[in-house]
Amino acid sequence: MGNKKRTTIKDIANVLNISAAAVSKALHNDSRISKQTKEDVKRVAKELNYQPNHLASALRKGKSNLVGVIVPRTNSNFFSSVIENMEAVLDKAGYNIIITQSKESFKKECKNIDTLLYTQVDGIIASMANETTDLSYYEKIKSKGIPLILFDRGENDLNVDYVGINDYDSSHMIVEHLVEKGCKRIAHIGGYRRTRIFNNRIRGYIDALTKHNLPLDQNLLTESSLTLEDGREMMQKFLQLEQRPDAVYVASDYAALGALQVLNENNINVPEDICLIGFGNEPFTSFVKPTISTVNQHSAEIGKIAAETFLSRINDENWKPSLNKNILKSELIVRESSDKKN
Amino acid sequence: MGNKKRTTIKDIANVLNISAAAVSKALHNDSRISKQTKEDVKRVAKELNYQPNHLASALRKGKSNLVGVIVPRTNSNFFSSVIENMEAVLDKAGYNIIITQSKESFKKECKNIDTLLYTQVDGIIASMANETTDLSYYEKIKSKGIPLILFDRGENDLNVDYVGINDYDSSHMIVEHLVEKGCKRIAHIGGYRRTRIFNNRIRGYIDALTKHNLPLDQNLLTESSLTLEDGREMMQKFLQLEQRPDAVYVASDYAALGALQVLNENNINVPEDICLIGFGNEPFTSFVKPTISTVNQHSAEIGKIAAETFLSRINDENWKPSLNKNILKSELIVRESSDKKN
DNA sequence: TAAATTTGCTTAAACGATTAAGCAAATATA
DNA sequence: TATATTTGCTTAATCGTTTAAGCAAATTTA
Repeated sequence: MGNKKRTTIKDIANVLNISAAAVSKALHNDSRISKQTKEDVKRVAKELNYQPNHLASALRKGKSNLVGVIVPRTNSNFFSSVIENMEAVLDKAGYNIIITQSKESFKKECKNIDTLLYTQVDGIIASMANETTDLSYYEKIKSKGIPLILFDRGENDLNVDYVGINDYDSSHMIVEHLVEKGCKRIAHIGGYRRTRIFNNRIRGYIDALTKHNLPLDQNLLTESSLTLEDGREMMQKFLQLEQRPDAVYVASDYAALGALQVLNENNINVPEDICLIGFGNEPFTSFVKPTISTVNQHSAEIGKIAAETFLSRINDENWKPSLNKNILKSELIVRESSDKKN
Repeated sequence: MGNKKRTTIKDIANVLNISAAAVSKALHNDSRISKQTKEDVKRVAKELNYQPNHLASALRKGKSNLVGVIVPRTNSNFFSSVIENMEAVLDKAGYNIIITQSKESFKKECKNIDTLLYTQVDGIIASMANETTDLSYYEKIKSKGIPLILFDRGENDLNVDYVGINDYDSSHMIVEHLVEKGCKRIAHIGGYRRTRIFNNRIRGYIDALTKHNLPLDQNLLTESSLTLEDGREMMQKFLQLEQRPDAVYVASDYAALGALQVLNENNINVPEDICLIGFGNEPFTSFVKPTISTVNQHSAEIGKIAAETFLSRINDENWKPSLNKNILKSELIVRESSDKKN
């Protein structure tokens, strides 16, 4: 069809013998443009199949209406659900999102930040990679003056908005539940302490043991990346101990699944011999045999709140970044893997 | 502090008392700029923390170096793996990607296409939503003159590049395997025929039955969205039949998982009583009990090839869209759910 | 030594939209 | 009727970068 050149407001202006400025205003329903002209412009725009050039308007307005999102990975139900709900809120406000994955790599995360800033996003909503301890790249975002909202994997030291659940309390809730079920040797397959949420879960675990007069056995507390493989490995270690645990609290559903596989392979009855609790409420926790008790992290709510926080920041003229934590109450979902009859 | 204004090439030019054009050329290592000036420019650029404005260069060059990606969802291992590998290839060529999800909704897919075109992406790589039958929005992409590459869920009628596996042959492979295992009543939980890949799987299933002299029983052939719930429902129907199947081939791992749950709940031995085969090689197929036989769709390869196809199109001056199918050979992964000893 | 080429820059015009400023005609107000 | 206001546009600058065209000085070639 020879669609070589795309239609611009100038083309519309030429057809109607008016200025490009008038066309622009007509398309934005400026009150100083007559009803007649608006109709004409819109009709011709449709006829010529006019599509506004986002780059031009973004350049001129200094605003791209794009929000960058950084997550460790998208193929986890938690992150994908957060994104889905973020998207719904932002869409209504006229924003589109660019999703990037760090794959838990610090290097990739830095690259993603550069890409997003380069693309002139109006703000960034992120959950940090496991590896990340150097915050200089995140400081770069702050120094641009655009809103930075962290969720799940956050960091107090950045002094920005944060949305997440109360990890410390979640550990208490889990330990309490296990104690009620009569467990006395509760192990914890935790994440790395350098990541705040995992550190908080570990602190909660330790404090809860103390609260319930249970001794802390260092053999029953491990740190790892919490992959399925890590879960397998850690559980194998526990099984080799002279004094096996009677409950294992795993800080991620993926690692919990690995742990469960090992338990099944060794014909250990769950929950009768060992209780198991995961974290995150990934769908597969209710598919497997036995179903895994876990913690609901309110992914939908987190996505919604993160997006709303971004919007309120971008719309506030005098906004200055500051630490502002929005902590949701997590929820223990008791399933077969910890529902021991005592 | 006071990062109110961002550094532009003009600022660098002012510091060095040269023109902005010279700065731009120096930053791009133009051969007509002296070594000395290049060094100066790069030094000052670093000192002033210069970040190029993508919008401006994209506007001027008519090229955004952005590739749009549309997938039904990101929280499936297949799509997330495709994306990851696409990203790796495109990154090396200086392209960044914008991921969008259709959530299997036609309406959302249209919105995504609009968003991507509006953002001036240089091309779109997509896998169509289940719902999509109206191709006009995809025609819109074509009419823009930018490359459109489809993968997995494609459509011949669009006459564009396509990357996927041979679904028809995959069905043959599966039926053959089940026949070898001694199965005589093979059911198929299929997707909707309006989606080409699912239609091909159904055709392959039917033709393979004929080839092996097995009668086609319409009670054993169903169409659905292939969610986990659909899998449960269809399997329940099969179990109510007077003549139950002795094997079920499911066109998606998610639905296969649902089917397996129902089989387990009804204490039916898999594979002894009923063999089960899924499709897609999602990780959970090797977690569950019994592990599910499935088909490897070569997600990594598909992502790589889709990206390379895009690059070759964008770099070919005289490229015109045409139907060009890149079909990979799928691979049957035999696990416990179909490994019957006969 | 004169002419041709190369080097190293500058000038100015784009890319497509937005918007401040301005101006004439139409309408309202006194 | 004279003045003020509103309406409906136009003009021109701008966002930050790229690039075609051009020009003087330096260097090479004949």
